Amino acid sequence: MSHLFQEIQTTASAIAKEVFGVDIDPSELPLQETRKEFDGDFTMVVFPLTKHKLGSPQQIAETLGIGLIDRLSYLTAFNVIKGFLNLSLSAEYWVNFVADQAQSEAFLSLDHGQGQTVVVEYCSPNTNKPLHLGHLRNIILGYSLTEILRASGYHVVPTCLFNDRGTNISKSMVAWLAVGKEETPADRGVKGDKLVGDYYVAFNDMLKEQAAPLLAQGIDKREADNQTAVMQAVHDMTVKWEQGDPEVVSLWKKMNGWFYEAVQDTFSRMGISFEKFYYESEVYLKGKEAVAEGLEKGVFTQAADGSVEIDLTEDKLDKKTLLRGNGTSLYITQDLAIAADKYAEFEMDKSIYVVGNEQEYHFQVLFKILEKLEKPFANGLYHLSYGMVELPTGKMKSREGTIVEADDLLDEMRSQAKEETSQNLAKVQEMSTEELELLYETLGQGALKYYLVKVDPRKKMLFDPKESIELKGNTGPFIQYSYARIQAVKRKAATMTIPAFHAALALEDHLMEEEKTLSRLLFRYPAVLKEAGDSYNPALLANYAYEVAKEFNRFYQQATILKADAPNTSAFRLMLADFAGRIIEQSLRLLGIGVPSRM
RNA sequence: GCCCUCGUAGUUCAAUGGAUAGAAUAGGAGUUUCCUAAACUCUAGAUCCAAGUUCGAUUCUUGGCGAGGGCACCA
Repeated sequence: MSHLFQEIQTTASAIAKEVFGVDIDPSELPLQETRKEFDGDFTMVVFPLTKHKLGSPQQIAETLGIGLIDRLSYLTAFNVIKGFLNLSLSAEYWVNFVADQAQSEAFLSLDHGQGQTVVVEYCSPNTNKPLHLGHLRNIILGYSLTEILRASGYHVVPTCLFNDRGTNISKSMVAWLAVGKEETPADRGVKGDKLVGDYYVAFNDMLKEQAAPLLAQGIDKREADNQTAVMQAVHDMTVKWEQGDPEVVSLWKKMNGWFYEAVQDTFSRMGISFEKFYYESEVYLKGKEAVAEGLEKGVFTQAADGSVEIDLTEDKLDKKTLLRGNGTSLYITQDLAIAADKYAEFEMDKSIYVVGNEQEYHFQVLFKILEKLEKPFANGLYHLSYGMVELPTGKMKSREGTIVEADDLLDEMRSQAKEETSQNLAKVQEMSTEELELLYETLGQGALKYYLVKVDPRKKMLFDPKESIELKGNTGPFIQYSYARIQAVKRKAATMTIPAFHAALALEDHLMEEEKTLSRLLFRYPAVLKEAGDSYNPALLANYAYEVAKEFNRFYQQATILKADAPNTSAFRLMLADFAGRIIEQSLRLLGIGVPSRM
């Protein structure tokens, strides 16, 4: 909590001690921003003190109010409504706050991470098909969490796991061999991930066709699929890959190579990068050490057929197999191995997995096992579980062609931004073609990223294409627009002679309501940043950025910045606007959203 | 069957146990000689139901009802 809040709370606590003779912990006196229908800046809620039998809430509040005004010079007035003690800060306090912090770099970040290391794993695609809408939500959350934690003073290591082997990629490989005719991405002029994904779809068509007669005989779906020639080919392919068959491995490298090149493009376009990649193909045989360790510690048990499992029924979870009878690893065994690898390399204090909520159970089991193995990093594990992205038509299903691909969406958002901008050409006519292209991309991504990050991660969300391309209202471009407006004012101001702000010169006696509200909002920034990091919730920062933009526009509408009555007032307002711009820029930057200087 | 999420204006989202539940959008009415109208102002509209805890419950507890996800020697 801020220094200011601490001071008010400890002072109130001291007053309670002197007047009532009771020890009150400052945290028993919560402070919040005063609701706008009442007078004041901050409100102390004194109801919690009623349990000490000191009198009515009203009386307690009066007593504290009188004492606080007396001792803290920046408090100018108070009023009491029921148990709410509303405190008003002097105009000087706010003016000084703005003057002190408007240019401060330190104000933009925190140090409470104390250099602790946090590993964040996110995105984690399969290499057999392009990134889709669900990945986008994942990426935005993972990226912004990384940046928020960095700004909070942590050393963050972003990592990404590629699920690059097994049945899925084998399906694409089988289809490509069957009908691909040696086609490369360049041949068709599409990105590599798209090409690989198309063969994955082609495979499913083949499978469906071959399974149809079997299904007609009344054979169970899973069984029918397994009996098809194409599915047999997939199993053979996977086995050959595991045996290191040169031809299969070479094909696998080729197709995965196409994927990696393409997905790297998408990463670059979105401005994300990772410090470390993990590949399932490199770890899928690992985990044996973890299994051996567990057996040794008596945490796991081995059955007669050689399979290994752990019984977690006492922890309200089920039994879980960790090693097959044939000695091969499972998904969870790999995760045990990767967790150990991460610690070996980074010695992280915290390890965060950004993965959809359908894997919640998996992570409960994983974390419980690591805890039972008494891993040093076991209590720093966190699954940032986010809800599914749904379309108005329902869930995305690749088989039904309702997948929204990331690249397509990025393109669509950009052209929407372009269309919208061209209606306002007057504003941007002096921009070059390159600058305009960059602007469209910035706005398109701003719209998309903000749309995905503004919702509380753990809730499922609806992606309405119509609404997502909207650029008005509670949207990324609205916030970007507010920033651009501020930059325009600054450009204009540079051509005028506005003196530097002088704290010693009196403004008017009071600040305008809009000036004070905006200042108070900017004051909240460090608390929001901290909360967003502590609760792993970037949405808090997104909603905050929107609030700042909204409040700035209100201020902008109401107050004349450049032609105020007094030059010093202009100077103050300019400084305040610039401060708001810096906070908007920083907030959006932490969310992976860029800001245009004009739009 | 068991476990986990979530139910807030027509719709999409907010609200550390605090005051008269905020925004956006869709609807209605306005604002441009003035720093960017992608803006601003006004208007109408909501806590799934029932008990309980509390000075105070959208928030916590229990029970309903409704939606989604999960409980593989799959990933």
